[in-house]
Amino acid sequence: MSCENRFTSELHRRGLRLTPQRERILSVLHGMRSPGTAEEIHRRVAESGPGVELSTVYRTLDLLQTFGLISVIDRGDRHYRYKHVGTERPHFHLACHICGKVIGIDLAEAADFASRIESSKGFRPDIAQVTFPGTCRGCR
Amino acid sequence: MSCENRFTSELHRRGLRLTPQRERILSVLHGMRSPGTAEEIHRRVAESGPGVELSTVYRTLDLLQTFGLISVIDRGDRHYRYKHVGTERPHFHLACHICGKVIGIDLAEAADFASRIESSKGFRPDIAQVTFPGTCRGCR
DNA sequence: TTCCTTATTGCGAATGTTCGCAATAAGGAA
DNA sequence: TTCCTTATTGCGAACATTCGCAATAAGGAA
Repeated sequence: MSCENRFTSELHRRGLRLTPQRERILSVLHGMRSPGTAEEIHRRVAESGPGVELSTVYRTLDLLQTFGLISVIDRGDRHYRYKHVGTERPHFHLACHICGKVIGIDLAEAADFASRIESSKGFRPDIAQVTFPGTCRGCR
Repeated sequence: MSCENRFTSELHRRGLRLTPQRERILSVLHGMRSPGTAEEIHRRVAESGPGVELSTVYRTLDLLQTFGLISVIDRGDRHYRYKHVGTERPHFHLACHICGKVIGIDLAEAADFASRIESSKGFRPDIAQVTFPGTCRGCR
């Protein structure tokens, strides 16, 4: 199912509505090659017609994250970046606190860890939402 | 070595200075039973004498985190909590996104995971700085 | 199609946190 | 002890993000 259809059906399932603003924000996300900040998304939405409020951008991003359609990257520089997930396999991120480089890692790499935590503590971690801070090879 | 001495020597090692403000903030952290927000720490510092600026509290917390003397918990509610580490074993946190409960987990539980990432990607994650979002037993 | 309920938007204000800068003070050197 | 360098503070302003609320509009029902 296409991303737009998934969005529509998720909205529908919860009694929420499809608005032009939401469609345009999703379409901008679609067209971005690399993860962008809310500000960047806001600017690109404005390029394609009358502006959409920045707070609406944030609200929509929040929604898309809840639906699992985008992932959020925290490079530790006080600017979250948002990335369309699309057909990619689920993954989490590593972000170097020195050079800022971000690496995506397949969620399967954390499966053992997650199930260990779940069986010993009864807590189910959502690893796909985590950006791990650390140091990359080049910066050591 | 006591926490204060470690603080002093870490400062000294980097050419930084011990100030009354820093001493008082660390001592408040010492006296807190549970992790507190910057605002709470700020308030408690003010109770013991003339106030210290909130921005100074933030700067000192940042320093203490760099030195590994406190850990930062992100419950996802836009209020970081700061906790004195002291003699505890190094650990990371799990935070339930529903009830907000926080669980500390010994860093050893993540050792396999961390070394796997390091050997396959050359990236050394700093797990002790991570608060994993997820769902606790009671909330499922 | 028209109407009605209520989710959503724009907007302005508030949130927690960080920043820039001039004034102050820590602490090493003499 | 006094002096000097420069790290630190207080302060106010900026930052990204969230919130409250009245006006608008999506979309189901009739």
